[in-house]
Amino acid sequence: MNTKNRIIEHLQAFGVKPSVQRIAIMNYMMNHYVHPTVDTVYNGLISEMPTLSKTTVYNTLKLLAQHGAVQELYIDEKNVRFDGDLSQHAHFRCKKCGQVYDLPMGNMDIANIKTKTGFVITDCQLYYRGFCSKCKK
Amino acid sequence: MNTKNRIIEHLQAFGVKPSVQRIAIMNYMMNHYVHPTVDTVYNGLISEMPTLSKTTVYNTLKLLAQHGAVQELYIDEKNVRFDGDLSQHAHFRCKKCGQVYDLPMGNMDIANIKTKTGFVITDCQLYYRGFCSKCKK
DNA sequence: CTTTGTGCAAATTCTTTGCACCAAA
DNA sequence: TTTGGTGCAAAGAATTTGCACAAAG
Repeated sequence: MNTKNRIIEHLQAFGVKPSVQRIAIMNYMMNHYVHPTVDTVYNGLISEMPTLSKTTVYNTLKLLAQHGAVQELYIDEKNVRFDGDLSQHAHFRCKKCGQVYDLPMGNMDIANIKTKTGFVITDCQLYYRGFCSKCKK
Repeated sequence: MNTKNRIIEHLQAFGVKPSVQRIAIMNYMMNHYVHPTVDTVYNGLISEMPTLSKTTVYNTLKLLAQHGAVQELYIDEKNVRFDGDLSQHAHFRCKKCGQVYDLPMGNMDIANIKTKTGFVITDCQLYYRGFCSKCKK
């Protein structure tokens, strides 16, 4: 199966050893660019992998994030969300329905986003993460 | 006391009715631009207000955020942080020591931030929140 | 064999809720 | 006196941990 090998190569490119579960989860993430939570991934896979445990989903997504194979989003105060789309883009979360949309990261200002998407933006936060000068060593 | 009246006016400007606890918490937020968590605020005030409860700190910070008097930061997966600085700026969180720093929001690119601050940036996320076209009505 | 991954259940942590009491208009 | 705020204790929800078993090389 070609898909499987592609996923395995992808995992290895990020230094993650493949396993049945890791392949399934990575595959899910590459086919569901909808910023799923741990629960969503778990529920999406449980029917085809009835022995899968939520702990493994937690472990695996964290591992993938640590290796840069997926991105962790903290846009939502309740659940961490994960994004398999590694290209540079921004996120928009509707405060009513909770849906998270992708937006281009570029130089679009808020008025511009409003015009193009019809979204009303009430706040904007830009986060950088990494190592500060004391800790980077 | 002049400070107290200034805080009361500030709260009222955002449509928040003042109370002893709300004034103390808002005052704390205006004097601690260090992105405190609920616990930090609670611990910072408990000695001078021994009857304060953590529930009140939760309630009040959420209320202040809803009225725009403080900003909620989700930079950290563990705790919500709050920022009394309403000016437009970005945040940087060190993945090792956990400290959250302010950064100018402007057109500074990552190489530029590295040069000026000595920080190593491993990821960047831009979040917008508001109401999507379906929900805004 | 030996190492690493998985999965269950229990534990932990952050946050919210229900409800009685208190305070202010 | 009525409305809204506070605070305690309990509940709830997301995530982590400990540990035994399974899988893979």
